[in-house]
Amino acid sequence: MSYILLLDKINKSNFNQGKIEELYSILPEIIIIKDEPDFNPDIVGSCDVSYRSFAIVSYVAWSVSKRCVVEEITRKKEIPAEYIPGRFALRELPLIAEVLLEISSQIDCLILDGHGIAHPQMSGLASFAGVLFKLPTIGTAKNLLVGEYESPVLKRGEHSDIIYNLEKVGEALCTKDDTSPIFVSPGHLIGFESSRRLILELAINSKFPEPLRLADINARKSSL
DNA sequence: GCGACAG
DNA sequence: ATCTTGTCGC
Ligand SMILES: [Mg+2]
Repeated sequence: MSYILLLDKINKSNFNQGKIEELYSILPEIIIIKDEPDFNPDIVGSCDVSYRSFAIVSYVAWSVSKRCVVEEITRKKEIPAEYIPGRFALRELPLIAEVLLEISSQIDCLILDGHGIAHPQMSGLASFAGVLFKLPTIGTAKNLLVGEYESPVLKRGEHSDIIYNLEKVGEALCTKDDTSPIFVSPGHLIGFESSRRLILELAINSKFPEPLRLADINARKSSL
């Protein structure tokens, strides 16, 4: 229903490797790192992929108000491209797009495994997804691609800025006591504050946001 | 040219 | 990401 926009955008963009490559250059001008007027997400979706000789993509939708999974699907796909640091969207975005086209429930915010604007050209996977799908997106990564940070105190809720070219591009966020921080960077249509708050709130059974943790588990077990 | 390098 | 056993800790 609400994915007519998604379908439309993908068709207009003639979604393919070439178009993604084109978008890498103009994405910085399109990205909006600011909350939408009444940003208060309930359905938070997340996607993750397990790679073998093929790819297993899993999508999990989590309801913040109900505190439970409201939808989840897993699909086997062909791997679109090899992994190249800084060009992750070429590999994972096509897979995510295909799976999102199949879901029926709404998505108020999408959390992805990778960076948002904490990228050389502010074009991390999450930023790419946000622009293409016209959705608020947050990038959550285990490691840094670019930038520097001072480790925050290892206490849930503590955080420090990730600085790249003298600019703040994200935060190292401790989501669990005595556990190494995860890197959070807004992708599109959301700010640093809301990104941090949502990720922290969703870090329930691990240091990672619940829907992403579950998508990772689903994808991995289905790839065996 | 060397080293760094999301997943 | 994946290849892989044990080990430390809650
Ligand atoms: Mg992943």
